[in-house]
Amino acid sequence: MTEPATVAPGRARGGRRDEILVTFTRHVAERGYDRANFGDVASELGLSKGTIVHHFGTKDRMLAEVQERYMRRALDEARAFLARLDRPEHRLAAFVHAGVRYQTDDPATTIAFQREVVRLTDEPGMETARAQRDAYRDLVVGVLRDGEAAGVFVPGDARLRSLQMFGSLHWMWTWFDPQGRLAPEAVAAEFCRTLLRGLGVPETAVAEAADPDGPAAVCAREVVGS
Amino acid sequence: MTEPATVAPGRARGGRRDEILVTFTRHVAERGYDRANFGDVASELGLSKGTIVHHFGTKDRMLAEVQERYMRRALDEARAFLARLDRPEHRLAAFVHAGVRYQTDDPATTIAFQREVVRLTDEPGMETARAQRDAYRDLVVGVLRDGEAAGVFVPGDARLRSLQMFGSLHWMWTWFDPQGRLAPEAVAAEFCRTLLRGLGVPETAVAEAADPDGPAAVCAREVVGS
DNA sequence: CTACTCTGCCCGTACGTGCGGTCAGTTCAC
DNA sequence: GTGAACTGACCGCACGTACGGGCAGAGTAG
Repeated sequence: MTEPATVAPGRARGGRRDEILVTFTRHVAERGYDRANFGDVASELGLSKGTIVHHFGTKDRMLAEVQERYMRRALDEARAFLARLDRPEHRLAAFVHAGVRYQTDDPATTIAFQREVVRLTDEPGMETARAQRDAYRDLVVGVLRDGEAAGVFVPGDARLRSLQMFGSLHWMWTWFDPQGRLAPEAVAAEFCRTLLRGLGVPETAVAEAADPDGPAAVCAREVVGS
Repeated sequence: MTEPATVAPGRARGGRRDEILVTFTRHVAERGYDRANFGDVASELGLSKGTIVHHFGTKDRMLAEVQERYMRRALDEARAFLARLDRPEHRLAAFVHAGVRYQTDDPATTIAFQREVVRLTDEPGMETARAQRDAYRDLVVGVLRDGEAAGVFVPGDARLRSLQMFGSLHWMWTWFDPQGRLAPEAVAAEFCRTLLRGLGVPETAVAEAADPDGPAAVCAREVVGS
């Protein structure tokens, strides 16, 4: 039962901590935060509940750490592909390609984040993650406004449009199966086409931005697949 | 299933049952299913926990009843406005107008349904609600396919498009404030414009279908605002 | 090299609490 | 009388977390 496994005492310092967080994240993704519990995580890793408490203190803080890690990565990568793309339709498409790709690249963290997003709004101790989420949304709103100013997108409410787009992406966790027949590239392409066409982008530019081998998708893949 | 009790012999007999369900629904909307509990609902209504158990048996069945009621209403109303509209872009727009309207018309039930929708997929005892949900989605997919066949929508994956649309609508509970400055009609109009334009509908038809005083919105309002 | 201490990881247990659900019994309309 | 609505006490359990201690490696003094 003890399953020593620690085999290398001198090694893996702090590696345990990451293991715990990864397992906890998977449990949150599968059952939701409320039903995820220390006991199951501990027994799966062959540790005691006390160890988890030692590393993280409280359950709240564990979730906060999951959210912050996810958002920090998303923010970093978003800034990276924004720096590499200049056309508004490519930039917006990259957000979609990247957002879909997270579903297969790191499904556990992505699902854990998306199904517990609501806790960012009210729960205390989530200020950092909330600020990161707002910053991310502002990046998208900025792209929408820039595109509008440049005449690439037809005029409209950029904030509402960003929420419409995030809704489609954040809802994916309820139906998308990473192991399923439907390839993430196909989903991203279809979402890009409908979205960009809906913003008034000309058909040829839509096709290029949605293309899984086009500049936006390639850039997103390179940045995310690091 | 009992559903008698409407008689009201002097007092609101059986009205209690509805009161309980309404309060429970609100608690689920505010805190989520896991954190909603019998004790709080009972004390808010001035009854004992035993009474709730007497009426509903288990917590699971209470949630199932909430979901089934919501979906039955949505299905009935969807069929009603489909019978009154013929053009694919109007039909699709009506789904959007209605979906947004539910957020203000019955926010508690809508939010309770949307935030606990994931339980339809795996939890046992949810077969009825799941079938209703699938039927509703099939209605939308049907409209998308019809519109495609009629040449109103550009070809594409109807199922994916329906999921893209549902995502935008189901995500609203995380950000939309019924008391806020943003009117539901404005949200519906913006969502309709982006969506229909994204499906290749000509601009004049888009404007008509998205218009809060256009046929689709008026029809949805009449049906929903029963 | 030895002995001692310090420190960080980890364990096991125990506690308090909250919650879903049970049950025997009471009230009250028909 | 009959049966539904309702009560309030109670049970059992799951879970977060506090706590005291064990144990191995690093540093240090001799």
